[in-house]
Amino acid sequence: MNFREPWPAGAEEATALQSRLRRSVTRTGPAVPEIRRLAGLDVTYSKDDDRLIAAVVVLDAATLEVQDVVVHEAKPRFPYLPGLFSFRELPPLLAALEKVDHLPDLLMCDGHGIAHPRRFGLACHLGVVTQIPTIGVAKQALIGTYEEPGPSKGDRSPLTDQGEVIGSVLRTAAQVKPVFVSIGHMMSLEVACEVTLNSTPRYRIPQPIRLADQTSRRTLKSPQTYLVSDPRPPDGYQSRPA
DNA sequence: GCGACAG
DNA sequence: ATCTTGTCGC
Repeated sequence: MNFREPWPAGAEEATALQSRLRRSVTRTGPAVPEIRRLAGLDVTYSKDDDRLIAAVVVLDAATLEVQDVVVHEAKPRFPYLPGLFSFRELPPLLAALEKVDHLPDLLMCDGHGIAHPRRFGLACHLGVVTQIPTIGVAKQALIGTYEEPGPSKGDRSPLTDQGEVIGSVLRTAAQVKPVFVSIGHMMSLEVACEVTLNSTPRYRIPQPIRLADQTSRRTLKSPQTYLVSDPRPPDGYQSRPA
């Protein structure tokens, strides 16, 4: 899944592309026991320059044992605009995914899935492009209305927009603010919530995303940790001779 | 027009 | 998102 494809030049093109791609999103997928490998994805940005680091952490869905960690450094190809988030983070995340040895059965994204104005957030885009089931877990709502969920871990309330349930406001731990779970592609909301809870043993943020966040952040500060292992073509090498 | 607005 | 240590409280 290379991504040197044409990329939308602005908001107009990007919005049009979302409206077209949204039609291929499906809302049913694997059951919890069938999800063996779970990946968390995140991107960290530098304040000094225009570098960004994408990280993918693959873990055993049952034990949460880390199986693989990959990072990728790149430059932004699109600005951050609410509702067009995927055009900023998709390219680096796909590049990082290409470095993973064994592809996971589920991708957990730091952002929304269908809980989006056009029902096509980052998790949907990533799922449609990779054809891997995806779910979105966001710390803040983008759209929708909801009631405060109960105080215990597992308590949830529907996130609604235009009379449609677009996600769940889920309490992942007691005494913490809830997170916003929505399906990306090839996934049901019920399974999405269960997997999220199963992968959140202690803190507010699910372990896969939390580890991806830490990995990308630490790599930006100390590149040698993971970036040294990045395969790099020799100087002057032309991967695709002109 | 005003406020809101994933990361 | 990014700038940032310790500290207060469950």
